[in-house]
Amino acid sequence: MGMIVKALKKGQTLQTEDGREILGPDASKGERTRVRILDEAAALASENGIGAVTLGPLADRLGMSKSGLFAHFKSKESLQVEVLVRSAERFTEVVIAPIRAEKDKPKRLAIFFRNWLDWIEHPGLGSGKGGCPILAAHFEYDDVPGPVRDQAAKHNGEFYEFIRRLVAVALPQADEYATAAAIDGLGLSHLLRVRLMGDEKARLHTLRAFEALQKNPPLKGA
Amino acid sequence: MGMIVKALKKGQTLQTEDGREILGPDASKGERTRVRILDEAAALASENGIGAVTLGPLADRLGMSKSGLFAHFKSKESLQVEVLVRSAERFTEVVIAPIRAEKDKPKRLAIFFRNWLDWIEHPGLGSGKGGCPILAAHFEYDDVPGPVRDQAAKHNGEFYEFIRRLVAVALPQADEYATAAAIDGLGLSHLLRVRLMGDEKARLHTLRAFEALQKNPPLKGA
DNA sequence: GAATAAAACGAACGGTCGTGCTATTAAATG
DNA sequence: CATTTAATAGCACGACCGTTCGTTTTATTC
Repeated sequence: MGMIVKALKKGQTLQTEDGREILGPDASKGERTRVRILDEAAALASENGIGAVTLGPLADRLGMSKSGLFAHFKSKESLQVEVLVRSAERFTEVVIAPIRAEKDKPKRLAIFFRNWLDWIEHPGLGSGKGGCPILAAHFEYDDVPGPVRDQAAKHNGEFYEFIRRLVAVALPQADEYATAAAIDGLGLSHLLRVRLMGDEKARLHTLRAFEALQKNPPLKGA
Repeated sequence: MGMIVKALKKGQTLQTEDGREILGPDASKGERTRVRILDEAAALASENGIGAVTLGPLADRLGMSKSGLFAHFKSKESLQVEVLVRSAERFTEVVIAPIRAEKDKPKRLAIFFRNWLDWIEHPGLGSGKGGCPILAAHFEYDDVPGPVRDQAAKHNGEFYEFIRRLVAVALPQADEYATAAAIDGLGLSHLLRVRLMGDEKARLHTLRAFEALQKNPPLKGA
């Protein structure tokens, strides 16, 4: 999920390499505004989808002019891409980073999964009051070629890889690919049950399925 | 392009690929056109999402005027809702109906799952060359209130129910809710792996996870 | 085939979209 | 402070959006 944000003129410092966003009080006003825009755009995207991140309404929410906002990005498309990047940073911070505290590998997997369910369920944990912008983008742009799709695909690939490695060390006997797919799927399905259907028992069922998966994962060389 | 049904003259019938849905020779021209619009709109939706079903381009594809097209629906929103309804019909025809031929319940579940994966993988099995419009709508509209969301939620609810019942008779010892969620998730995850990441081994991994799930599902009263 | 109803069209509307420009204001620098 | 540079605003553009309306073409009915 680490991605270097370029596109600055002189030797500026807005960087996001090690998950640590360096944006001190010494940052220029432009850089601060830029992040403010990105966060608000992520909130908007979370409610209505990346495709609905349009300049006018976004500028209104920020209390600034459309053109003043636009001057920060070379196109709307690049704004959308950067929203995804920023959302991924948030995701890493909230869901992934905290699990490092747990040293026991199987427990670490379980903690990750619960964190992820929290992220999915809880509006505002990430950004807006809607769902995860990146997940929405995955399905919104899965067949629409372009930079947004590419960025979404990149994140999805990295996320899947992340789960796979977690599984590999937590459940050594398991087919890590199949198991990762199953875990990924549980999250996706959970999102629909919670956000689309408002199923109160969603978490109960999802966790049951997860526990069964932990106990009896697809095995290697089956 | 190849999917576009040419203009029909009086007395011709309009039917889907396997000749199930018959719009008889006595159907008025308006009704026939209406279906033609819906099918083309579904194709468009499958490529770019329901939100991208706009009147101008849709009219172009159909070789008719925007206003002539619009006259068939009271609003764009209602057009979108009807696209979902029609797509659901297609889904039932292609994925669900054929499984009734298999009487053995566990086998029936397996056949359904494979049919579903086919539907997810295969562009054009349903409508356009993109992915399933309904699934896309689920994530596109999960936080956008309105008729489109309501329709999508309805379909998702029915689909989940369908899987649950299938599980209940195929795997009586299983927690049908948790198992249904897991199966649903496998399909969703599969879609991303295939359509977004182009993972060649996606089907292999998904099927492995499914078989493990069949063998060791989450159990009742766990 | 004439009469009537249905369907499709063309043009136009008010709106919003993304994106250039130029001017103005605020910040950074010496 | 004065000067330079970055940030924002204002305005206008062309394109496209959904929608309406009056007209014309095509189906259907007598």
